[in-house]
Amino acid sequence: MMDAKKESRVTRARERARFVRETPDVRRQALIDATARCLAEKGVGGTSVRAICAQAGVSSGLLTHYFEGVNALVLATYADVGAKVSAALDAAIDAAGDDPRDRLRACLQANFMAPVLDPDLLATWIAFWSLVKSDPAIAAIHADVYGGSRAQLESLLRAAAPAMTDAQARIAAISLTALVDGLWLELCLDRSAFSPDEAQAMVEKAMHQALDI
Amino acid sequence: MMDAKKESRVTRARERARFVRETPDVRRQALIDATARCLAEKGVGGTSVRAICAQAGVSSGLLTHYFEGVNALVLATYADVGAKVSAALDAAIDAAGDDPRDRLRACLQANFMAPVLDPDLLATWIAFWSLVKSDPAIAAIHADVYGGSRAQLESLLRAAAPAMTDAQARIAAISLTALVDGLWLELCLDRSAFSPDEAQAMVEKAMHQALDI
DNA sequence: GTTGATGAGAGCCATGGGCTTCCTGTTCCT
DNA sequence: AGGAACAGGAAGCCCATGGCTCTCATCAAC
Repeated sequence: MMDAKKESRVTRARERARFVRETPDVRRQALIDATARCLAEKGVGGTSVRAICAQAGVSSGLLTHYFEGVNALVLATYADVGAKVSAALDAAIDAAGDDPRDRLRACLQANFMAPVLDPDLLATWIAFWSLVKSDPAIAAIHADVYGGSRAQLESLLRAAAPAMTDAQARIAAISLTALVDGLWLELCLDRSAFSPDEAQAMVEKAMHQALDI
Repeated sequence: MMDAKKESRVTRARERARFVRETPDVRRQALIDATARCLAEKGVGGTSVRAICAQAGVSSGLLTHYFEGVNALVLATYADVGAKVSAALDAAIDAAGDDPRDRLRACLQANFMAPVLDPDLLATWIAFWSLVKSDPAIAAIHADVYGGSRAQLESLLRAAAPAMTDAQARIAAISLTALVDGLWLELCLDRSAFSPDEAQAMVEKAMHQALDI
């Protein structure tokens, strides 16, 4: 910084930083990851265009280049994080073998293990929830995601308890989802009230009660 | 407004708006109410000093005069809204009579009736949650409020099921709280997935299962 | 080599929060 | 009762930060 500016070019010569040209997918993913990190570290209020771009190591003009704006980026981040959670649950289900009860249990319990039980994820969720009220497009996506995960839970329940009616499976899925969400939320906010193991035990018990109609 | 400006005073005469001097309590409450309305209408991002003060009908300097800053005001708003919810639950318990089961049921069901089941309340909660990560004082208050409501639920459970051990009451209270919170959250975000009546039915069933150890 | 897309970086305008200045009710003292 | 001192309140200023745009360098592909 001392006298390096002497190296200026002919015309008017501001030194332009070198850069590498990445594919759009890589850039978008980098911005999404940076957004998730920003939300986790600095909260919703501290997540600005400049903060995100600094975190991603790119200049602040790039965000607008790849996304409509900050809200669109938060939306993309939510979709990305949601997909990762969904993938983690699917992996847990697959690893559980063939017994329908084991699969259902695995799906529920995975919510209280890494990488799903992560306070940093809550920051992304909170940022997203805060947009639901004001943006109908966001609300639609939320309804879609919620409906999808509930449908998955319903099918696991039907497999584990074939005697269950559609209506019963729907109510049981809603109820189990709410229990899991409530426990997950509180655990992310404050680990001192109860432990992930206790949460798993509660969900396990609720699962049994739901299956033994 | 047409020519009223002619009424200017002698010195340099900028028309200064008249004002009424309110007691500190009234002012603080007005600012708190304005904050809750701002959060509900415009979300966390749209809740600024100017927006709050405009909503309260006071000039923007007053916020700093009565609170340390916006965060402190959000905190006060959370405390205020929390107190209102708590009062509503207490009122429901009192109105339920003497039977311990009725009192427990009333406490749980009141979460899905006005004024507790109000999407506008969620905005305040979300704003508060978004501060928990970054501010230890906020986190402490959250832990306190959560602990208090759980303790109340525990005592209602103990009254309704004297055979229950301390450990069982604790787990049951955590579990019921999580179920209620999860259902309440989803209902506030999107009323289309299920109805408040269904939520009440789910909680009622969970209550019976918790009591019949 | 030429060209067009990609990216850096500065700048624009609006808004944010905090603070100062000055004014106006109110209170309390003589 | 009269008025001076004080506390409450309005306006508006200051600077930082916000999102977004514009210009132009740089790189990759033809």
